[in-house]
Order: sequence, then structure tokens, then C-alpha cells
Amino acid sequence: MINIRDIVFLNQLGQRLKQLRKEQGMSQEDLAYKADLSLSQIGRIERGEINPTVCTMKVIADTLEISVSSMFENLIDTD
Amino acid sequence: MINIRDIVFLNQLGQRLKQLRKEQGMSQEDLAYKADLSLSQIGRIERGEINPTVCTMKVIADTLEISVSSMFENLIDTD
DNA sequence: AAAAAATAACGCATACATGCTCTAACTCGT
DNA sequence: ACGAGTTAGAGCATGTATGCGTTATTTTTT
Repeated sequence: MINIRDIVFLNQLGQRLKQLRKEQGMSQEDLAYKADLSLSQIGRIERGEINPTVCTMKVIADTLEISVSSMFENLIDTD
Repeated sequence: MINIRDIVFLNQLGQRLKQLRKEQGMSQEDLAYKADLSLSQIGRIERGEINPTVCTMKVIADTLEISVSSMFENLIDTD
């Protein structure tokens, strides 16, 4: 089975999430609670450790009151 | 473990993908080959059967030569 | 109508996303 | 420096995404 994980993309997405979360003055725990996700999962996504599912990103976007589309905009180059 | 699958959202995304693919005159097999994904996976996503990962959607978006962000725009209500 | 192409629908094996719990390491304000 | 809050890290269990076949069904072409 081929691994399609795109590490650069996942890091960018993680940074983007962290930025959006902080803009709302929320801690990872706040976001986890409101989105009904685990705290560890929020951390792993922000660190780019995992390849989350689209529904996970949707509940996060809903919680941050933004569209899924805009969640994937302005992805920041990290390296 | 709580299931966060959003069936409505996944159906919308599947329809959106099918629309984008057909706009390019590609078959599921064409897309699968170019994106280096399995044919069955493309079908399952278009049917809204599964909750794909963001990297899967990224390789599909890349193959369709669109941004991930626009992949999540214009999601069509199916109900 | 028949053939061909495309899509759907199976089942199975493997990898991994997610939740949970605990501990460690930061980052603050006092 | 201390303590409180926040984030990181690790390990385990479970569900599921994905790939790979194969067969059925649908759609398109001739």
C-alpha cells in the first residue's frame, strides 16, 4: 500500500489551524471541547503528525466558524 | 470512539468531485491512474461512502489542477 | 441489440486516524 | 523561583481508509 502522506502539506495545514485557533483566542483544549474532538488529536493535527480526515477538518472549521474551503487557503510554507 | 462522519458533507464532496472530474473529461480510471490512487477509492469517495483523508483530497486536487480550497467550494446539496 | 466502457459492489489485508490516559516539557504571570 | 495553564509526547485499543482483486450492474457506443 502506497503512502500518500504529504508531509509539507500537513505541516502547512497544521500551522494554518494553529493560526486560526489563536486568532479566536482559543486553547487547544477549548477547541477540542467545542469541536467534540480529543485534545491529543488537535495537537497532532497542528504538529502535522497525522493525515486527518475531511470530516475532522469540517467539524474544526465549523467550530472556528469558517468554511472548510477557507481552512485550506493561505497555507503557509514552513520548512 | 465517537464517529464524526458527516454523511451530508461527504455526499456533497463526492458530487463535487464527480462534477470536477467530468469537467475534465476524465473517467474514474483516468483519475485513479493519474493520481496514483486505486479505482475503488475514487468510486467510494464519489459515492460518499468513506471519509477520505486530506492528503487523498490533495493528490486529487493536484491531479485535477485545482487548489484544495476550491475543491471544497460550491458543495452541492444532494439530500 | 450487442459489445464495450464505465461504474458499483463485493471481500480481504494492512496501515493509520482517533480516542483515551498518563507524563513531560514548555510558557506564562505573580 | 514557583505554580498554573498549555502544549508535546508516548502507548494502547478500536474503527476505518486504502489498496487489490473479482464480479455485477449500469451506461455508452456501435
